[in-house]
Amino acid sequence: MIKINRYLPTDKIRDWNTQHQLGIREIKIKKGELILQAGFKCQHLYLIEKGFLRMYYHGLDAHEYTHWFAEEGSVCTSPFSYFSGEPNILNIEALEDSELIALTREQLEKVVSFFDTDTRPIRNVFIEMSMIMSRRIIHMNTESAEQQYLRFKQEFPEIFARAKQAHIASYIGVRPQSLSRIIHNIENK
Amino acid sequence: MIKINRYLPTDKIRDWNTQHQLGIREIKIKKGELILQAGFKCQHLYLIEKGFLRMYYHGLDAHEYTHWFAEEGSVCTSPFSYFSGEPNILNIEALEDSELIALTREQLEKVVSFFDTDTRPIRNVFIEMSMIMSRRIIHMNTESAEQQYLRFKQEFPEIFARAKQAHIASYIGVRPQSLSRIIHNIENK
DNA sequence: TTTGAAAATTAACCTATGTTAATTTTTTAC
DNA sequence: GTAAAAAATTAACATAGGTTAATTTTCAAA
Repeated sequence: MIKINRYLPTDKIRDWNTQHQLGIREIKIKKGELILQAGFKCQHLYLIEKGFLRMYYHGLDAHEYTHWFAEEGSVCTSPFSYFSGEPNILNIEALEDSELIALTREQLEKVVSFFDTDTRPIRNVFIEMSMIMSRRIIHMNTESAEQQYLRFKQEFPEIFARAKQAHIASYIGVRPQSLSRIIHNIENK
Repeated sequence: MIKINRYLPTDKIRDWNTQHQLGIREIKIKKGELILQAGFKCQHLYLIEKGFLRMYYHGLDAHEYTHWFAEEGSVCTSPFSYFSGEPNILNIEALEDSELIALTREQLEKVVSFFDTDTRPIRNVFIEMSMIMSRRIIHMNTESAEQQYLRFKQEFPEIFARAKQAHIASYIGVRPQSLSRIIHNIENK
């Protein structure tokens, strides 16, 4: 949900990688496969060329929570782990067959300094992340599950259409049954 | 709660500002005063030299929610507004008499390029913001109010000691009465 | 040191979401 | 096209936190 293709053009990265032998890998994964597992370090930041990913984790309550969705043109990583080197708590799963460019931190630095020496673009990615997350925290506190559901639908119509209802429920932070009831209530108003 | 003094040393900024006439302002505010009001653009990023600030907003439900606390050595701004130029929804209030260095975006750019040409440090600030917020979203979803309260106490003992209980409640996202009840329950276990 | 204001506590009742479990609908694989 | 698996729905009951309002405690100003 964080668009990055504005900042880092994947086609140029690919060309430039071939020319300079940087070892940046392109990855294809099948629907249902994990590219990151909780407990391991997150070594890559992924640029999504094609496909649809979901980041989720298991709460203390053992339930599954969707942290974020990421579609074409977005960036996807476990920010905490990728930048700190600590083991990560997120799982990243492909909801559809997907094609990704995987950047290690070193490669990211190179890409960044190659494409824009003053690193303004890459900084923008993090600014955007901060902004989006800041906003999400506000909504989580302020809004009922119903309001969050309706806003999600309006704000991310493509993801809404693409994702399973249970995944949207776990993004909002309620059980699938509850979201089902909420939708039922909305319809009978 | 986002430590920035590691990245931007305020004493050096002050010296350098005096020498080069950059017009970076130092601000003193009294307890209870606002340095940012909802509805206006957030023009500054504040480096807190001394004091204690609180960022809060009014939800759709008209209640007040604490978005963040910021103590000495931290950075404080309304990220969304500061970087996008959009009007801001946060209020920033001084919980104690405070001393701040106020940086406009231009000044921030200058400071950043002066102190570290490849802007790695300033990038770190946003990386850190993203990490912290990502983590907070996870906790908000996963944990009960009681668990959030206990973790807050453990994780931010100085802020816990310094902040009013009602403010902590509004950070966790519950009413003051509820937090009071929660604390009561913890004690009678 | 007193006194008024602010903050915290307590209690009774309400509501949204959780839990469990059974049922129906949709999707997937053969 | 059918069977099995996955997803969504529904319902009954449980519970955490919200609401309102009264009471007590703490704090700050005179």
